[in-house]
Amino acid sequence: MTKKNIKPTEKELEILQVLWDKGAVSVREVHEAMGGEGANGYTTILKFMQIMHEKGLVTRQKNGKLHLYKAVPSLESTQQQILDKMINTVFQGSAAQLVMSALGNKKSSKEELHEIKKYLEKLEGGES
Amino acid sequence: MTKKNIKPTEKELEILQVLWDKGAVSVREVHEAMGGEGANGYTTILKFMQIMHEKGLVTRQKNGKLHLYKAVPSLESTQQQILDKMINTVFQGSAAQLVMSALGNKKSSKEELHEIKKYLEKLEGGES
DNA sequence: AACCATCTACGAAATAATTCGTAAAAGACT
DNA sequence: AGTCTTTTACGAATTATTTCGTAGATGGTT
Repeated sequence: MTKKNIKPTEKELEILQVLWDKGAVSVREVHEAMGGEGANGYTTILKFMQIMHEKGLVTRQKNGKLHLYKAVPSLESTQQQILDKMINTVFQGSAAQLVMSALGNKKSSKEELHEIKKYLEKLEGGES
Repeated sequence: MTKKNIKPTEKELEILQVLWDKGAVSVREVHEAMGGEGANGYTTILKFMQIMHEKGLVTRQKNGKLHLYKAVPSLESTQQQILDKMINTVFQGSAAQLVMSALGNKKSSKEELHEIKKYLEKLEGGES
């Protein structure tokens, strides 16, 4: 129970996105990456990152006058967490249901489909 | 653009769940289905359903003294909507990525995996 | 018709999430 | 040291979401 499953809010997820993508970055970089002043005020992003720091969603380290932030939860674990919740709340607990909906809708490329098929075979394999 | 993409909140989704499952139901039925008074006050659910009615998320019809509510958006369209958003915000726009994560994590049954594979083949089919 | 149980309407409080202004601190640069 | 620019800290307003109390309406029962 030591591990809290802190659920990032919508906006926090956007920020985590940038951190996962870029690694250790300053508030300014995140701000820019999210569309600059047109999209969000600089201090808005700053504030979020401070809150996320309090929540333990990011760590930070001083570098000269600024802070460099890093995401704490991994992209994978977060994907998993959100997926699980989604499967339970909108797909009646069936991952297969979700998978087929995802495939049906988005026209994935030939390559992607093939890749998925191979992946499936790998999953099935092991016993036949 | 005539179609507003009204995004249900967390709680609204819970309620929609019940409506999708049961069809046309009273506030009381929804309330019970969601765990009765222990989970939410009756008027809380009532209020939500009134709000959802204003938002156009549900329709309702008088039946004696009470109202029977029905979901407006379909389960499928809502799944799709949430899925799309998720793919874009946490899976870098790759449905394939999401699919594989979903499969990897949840141990789906042999049958499910097979069903998915068949589905994939159907998608690929048409040309080979 | 008076009573009772239930349902709806309404308003508003409580909580959570988002946004940003203002001011102080930190270096960089004369 | 004094000025400039950039960064941080803080507080607070705004907006969205969730919660529920109270009052009045509705229909069934005696």
